[in-house]
Amino acid sequence: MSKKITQREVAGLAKVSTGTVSRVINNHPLVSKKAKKKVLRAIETLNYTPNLVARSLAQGRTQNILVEFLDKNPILPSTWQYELPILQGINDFFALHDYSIQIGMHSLDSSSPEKLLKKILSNKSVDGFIILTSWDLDKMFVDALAKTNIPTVFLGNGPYNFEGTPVGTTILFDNYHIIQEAYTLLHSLGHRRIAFITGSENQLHAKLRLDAFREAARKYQEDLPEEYIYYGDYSVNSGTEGIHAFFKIPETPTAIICSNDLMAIGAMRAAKELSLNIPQDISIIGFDDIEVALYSTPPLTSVKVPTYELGTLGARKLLESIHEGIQGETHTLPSTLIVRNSVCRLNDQTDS
Amino acid sequence: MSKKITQREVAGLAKVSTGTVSRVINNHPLVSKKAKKKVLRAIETLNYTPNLVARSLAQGRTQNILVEFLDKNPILPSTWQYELPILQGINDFFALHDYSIQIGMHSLDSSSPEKLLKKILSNKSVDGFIILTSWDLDKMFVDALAKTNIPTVFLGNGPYNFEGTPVGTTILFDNYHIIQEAYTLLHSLGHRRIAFITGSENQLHAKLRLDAFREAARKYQEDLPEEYIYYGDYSVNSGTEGIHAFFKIPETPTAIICSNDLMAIGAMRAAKELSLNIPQDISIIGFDDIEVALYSTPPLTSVKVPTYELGTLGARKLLESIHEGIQGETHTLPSTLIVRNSVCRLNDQTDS
DNA sequence: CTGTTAGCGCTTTCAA
DNA sequence: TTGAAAGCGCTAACAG
Repeated sequence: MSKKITQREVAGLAKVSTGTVSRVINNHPLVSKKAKKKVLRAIETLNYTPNLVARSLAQGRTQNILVEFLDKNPILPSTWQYELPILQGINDFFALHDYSIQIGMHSLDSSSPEKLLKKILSNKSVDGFIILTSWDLDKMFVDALAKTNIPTVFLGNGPYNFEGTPVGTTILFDNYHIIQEAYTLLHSLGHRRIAFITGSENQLHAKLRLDAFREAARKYQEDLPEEYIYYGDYSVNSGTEGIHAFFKIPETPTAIICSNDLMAIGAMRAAKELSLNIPQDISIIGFDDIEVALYSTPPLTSVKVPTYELGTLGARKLLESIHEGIQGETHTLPSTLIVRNSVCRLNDQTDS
Repeated sequence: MSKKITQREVAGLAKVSTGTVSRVINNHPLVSKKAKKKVLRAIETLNYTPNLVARSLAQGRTQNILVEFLDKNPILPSTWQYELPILQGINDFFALHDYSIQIGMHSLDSSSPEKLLKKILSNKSVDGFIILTSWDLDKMFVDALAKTNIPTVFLGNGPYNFEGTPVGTTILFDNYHIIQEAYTLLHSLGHRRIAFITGSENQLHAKLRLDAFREAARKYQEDLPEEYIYYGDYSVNSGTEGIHAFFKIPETPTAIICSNDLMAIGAMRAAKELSLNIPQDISIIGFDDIEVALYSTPPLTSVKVPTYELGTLGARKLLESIHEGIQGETHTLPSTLIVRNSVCRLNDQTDS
């Protein structure tokens, strides 16, 4: 840091004790106006700034929180687009509350759960912990984490399907209702043959989206042939393959919901290869609303995830957890369907 | 933190002094094997982890570095795509060197330079400082920063156009030669009417790219009418406007280099509106190689910036600066031209 | 090689 | 309302 000036020197100049200086700095009520003024002037002239490390040691807390990104290798650009706004939300909230944020990034692929936690916490002392992941977390990892007693917030995916005492607070975003909303939109536009390209099944939201799709089909009492579900892996390629699979079926679908935008991009590619017009011949909906969605031709209808709000809410809940010990809650933020030109009404065609 | 176990208790169990425990932890050479073993066993059974805050206070250093994102509001998704890989590079490097990284994000719009620096450094004590920005920094800001004496690395844009003693270390990526390479490519494909859409002039790299373009034209002794340079602002729209402007000129260009990918996307849009085929009627090159570039139709030829390497090199240089006081260097990493289907040879057309 | 001890700079009782 | 002093947990200089 920039200074060697300590409270002692301030106290010397202001002709008070270090205790008084400390009180002034911390806005303690029991200081005379006179003393306060003297101290503040001394601080000003010496250009004093408190040593935060010493303060942390004395107080037993660091005012630091750790934001940990837990991903698989390699991290895709679309993941980055999801994560940085969250980080911004966290940052903006904590900036208002005198907390600093540390970050860590680790791969879930490499080491054993306990080792991973050790690595994450090595060389760090923090008052709270935000875990950002869209992958299911290992039970061992969560248990080990619980033992540390550090207040924790999970963003995007949590440990909430584990039995036993709840660990931390979990903030999710809606995957379920919004897929039903997408289905309903297509249905209201006359579509009766709606297919789905699902993503990697070890990601919680992939399961949720698929379940929601199935449930929506059931709700409208529509026939859902198993061929109308293609098991992709969130990559562009698997979207392409999905379309090719669907168009080998006699009863080809008229609309397709993709579990993420990358697969939707792949689907649009494949549709063009098959000389299908979007949306006249086939309506397509994605999920994530990544930048690509906005700039594709036609612009892709997609689900926007409230990333920034996920960050701010997570930060707020962590603070509550640190101060009031609240934990075990799960919150789900609503997502938004952004309708663009990749969907349209089904015309001149016999339904179902 | 999770523990109240201190060195003293470890010392008690191992029947040695706290000094010895400290030595073991810090791998001090002067400890007997026997003592070391005892201490390690005690640490193990008590599950002791050192209090890093106390260590920092005793040692006078924090093993923390601050990564500060300095942007304008609002931050665009394409900026995020550029920044997170850098952060990853920084993270990966420091993970190997027992440093933790804190992050901060502030807008350059809001406050005065000195206030901004205060805000950035408030509630933080760090051994080093990485500033990530693609905007020109205010001289007052840089001066104030220099006064703090914190070792600093600038990534992406630095204070190196200021006179006086150098501040910190600057890591840049090549903007100049790679634009010339792009020009050369187009030239070698037969293009003789090459236009340029430039970006916001208060960003250093925009200036560099424009200068490089001009210089390349000069090198090939080609006529460069001023109408062949359109002054955009890095937005998609300005790319669109650029094309429309170019196609009002009698001698329409056959190839266009855009100072970033978003404008290239806009340019592609506009070209399609004008019923121009890409690349047969018009070749287009962008800059940044954002995800959109890869998934556009046709895939966009673009310049890839070595973001991850920018992060690791910056981190390495900061460490050197902290340990050996080295500073004032400027490094420039090479960029790469990624050729995709948005450019082709100019056919059946009279040149110049 | 190891124990003792004096801080690091700040907060926070406890008395006054 | 204030000063004195005892730590917070660790490191490092010093003596042995």
